[in-house]
Amino acid sequence: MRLTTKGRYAVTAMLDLALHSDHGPVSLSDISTRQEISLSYLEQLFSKLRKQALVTSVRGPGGGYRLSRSHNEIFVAQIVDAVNESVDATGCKGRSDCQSGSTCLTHHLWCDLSDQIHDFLSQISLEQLVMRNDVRQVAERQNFEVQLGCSEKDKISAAMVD
Amino acid sequence: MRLTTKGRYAVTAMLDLALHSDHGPVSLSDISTRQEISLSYLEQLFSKLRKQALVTSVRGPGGGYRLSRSHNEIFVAQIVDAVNESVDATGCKGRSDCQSGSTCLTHHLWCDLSDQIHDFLSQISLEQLVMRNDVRQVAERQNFEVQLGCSEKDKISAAMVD
DNA sequence: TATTTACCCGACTATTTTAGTAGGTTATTA
DNA sequence: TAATAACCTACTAAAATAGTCGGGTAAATA
Repeated sequence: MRLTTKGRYAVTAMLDLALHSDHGPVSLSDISTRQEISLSYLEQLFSKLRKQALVTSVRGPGGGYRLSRSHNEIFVAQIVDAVNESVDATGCKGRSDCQSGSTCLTHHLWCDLSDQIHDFLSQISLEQLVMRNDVRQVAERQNFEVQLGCSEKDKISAAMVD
Repeated sequence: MRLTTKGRYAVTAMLDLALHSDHGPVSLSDISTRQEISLSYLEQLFSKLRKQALVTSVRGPGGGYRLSRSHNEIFVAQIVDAVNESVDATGCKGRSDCQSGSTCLTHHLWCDLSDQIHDFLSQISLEQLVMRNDVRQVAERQNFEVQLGCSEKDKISAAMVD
């Protein structure tokens, strides 16, 4: 099972895209600023997301990325799958050759777990995430911080220490 | 989320312990042979399992490890927790400081997922695993292989290629 | 058409984690 | 006291993660 910042970043970035999709394509540098993810790293992730047809790109000034389909047709599992190879909990990628060619003692348990995780993440769409209160609150805070800019933000942080 | 061979090995070893618990303590070298896990690595894992009071040890000849309580009172989640720090899917270990001190956009989603996984693995006891058909079959094969010994096993493998 | 914006791509790198080694010490039993 | 097996510390190779860097290429605007 592999679920690290790579998968988390991808979902976060896609959710950012969904949240800001009403004014044309969203540039990676915008996402980078709002979500504090390195631009080059985002480029790598979006290359994979594009190949899996989860986003479409628009080049040139004013360009960026757009979700390739409706918010309720994109699920978290698809995003994680696109950047990680899989959300597989087995060590043998389901091939049952975990113990020198044969099945290991706990193979079926990890298969069950993989299914469980996959089912859970397959049921959560971007639409659902956008509607959540906790997501809306964080998004609002992020928009506010970006408006302030870094220097102003630092001043406030410094002021709050006093 | 961290579920790698470390956690898988630990559960496999504990299940092996449960399967062979009827003739006194089980030595790590036995587990090492049956499950093909390096002895030194097993020692590291059992050090943690012992500290979490999941097993008790018996030193000296004929010694080994015993499960510290009944098979239906030890759950997979406890084993994985003992060797990994946690089955946490968040990047901030639940502290909500994922985005430079504040909560990141997808924090709550990963909390939900962590709960989901933990609940699932908390419901599976060693007892249940021991009863499963797939587990019994693999265990039987392993006992047979150990009886043959390595050299005999290689001969059979070689014969099967012809 | 020049310039800017932003996607696109491959190679490289520091850090961390995993998985495993090596070499010893302590306790128990035969 | 010899053998066995737990116990402990430190080290290490390999892999994965989380980036960086340096160049492209395509499209829009001025």
